[in-house]
Parts: sequence; structure tokens; C-alpha cells
Amino acid sequence: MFIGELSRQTGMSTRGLRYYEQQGLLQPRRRPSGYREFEDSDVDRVRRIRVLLAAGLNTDLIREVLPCMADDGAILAPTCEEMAQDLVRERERMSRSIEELKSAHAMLEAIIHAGEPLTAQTDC
DNA sequence: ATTCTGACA
DNA sequence: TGTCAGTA
Repeated sequence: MFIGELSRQTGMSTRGLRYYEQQGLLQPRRRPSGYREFEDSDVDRVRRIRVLLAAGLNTDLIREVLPCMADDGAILAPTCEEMAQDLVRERERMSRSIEELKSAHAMLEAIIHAGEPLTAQTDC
């Protein structure tokens, strides 16, 4: 199928589909015309990609992890142990980011409270 | 009618 | 990511 049909079957814009290809997530064949030729299995592949993206993984990691993901139609499950480790590391990075945000959030809150009650405004 | 690449009032 | 352009 061409990109238009894959787009309809997945709900992903053709722009997004081309972007996935650039990121190495999809590797369609090319017709002599230059048109991208996708496999029927790509419909499901796109679905998996979206799940992984929604889980916060960047395209680099998805590219590595995608090949060994079992898909029972409902959820994705890691196949190899190495990948499982990659996912755990990613989740740890995520946790660190959350902590950093919490810290920044607390500081901003302190700054906001330090300004209360708002009374005589000098310059601003 | 469709897709392709490159680019951005 | 959308979208417009100029093609094939």
C-alpha cells in the first residue's frame, strides 16, 4: 500500500509517517516512481510505535526496542532481557526528570509566596 | 488524483 | 507538524 492508505488505516498523517521513516522506524520499499510501498504489517507497526511514543520513549530507543516487542494485540511486552534493561534505565531517567521538576516546582512556589501579599508596587 | 522533497508569514 | 510549492 502507498502512504495515503497507510495514513487512513492508522490515523497517522502522511507527514508523520514520513517522519517515522526518517527516524528509521519504518522502512518502506520504493516503487520506480519513488512512491513509498508499505507492508500490511506496517499498520500494526505504526500502532506499536505510537504506544512506545506515548510511553515517553524517544525514536532512538524505539528503533532499537521495536524489533523485539511481542504484541498480543492489546499490550506490548519486551522479548529480550537486554531490552528490558533499556526500558528500566529509561524509566529511571524519567524518575530523575520528575524529581527535577518537583524541585523546580517547589522553588517557583516559594518565590510566588514570597511576593504575597501584593501591596506597594515599585517598578513593575 | 497521489506522492515526493524541501522549506517556513 | 501543518502546509504550500513545483513535479513526476
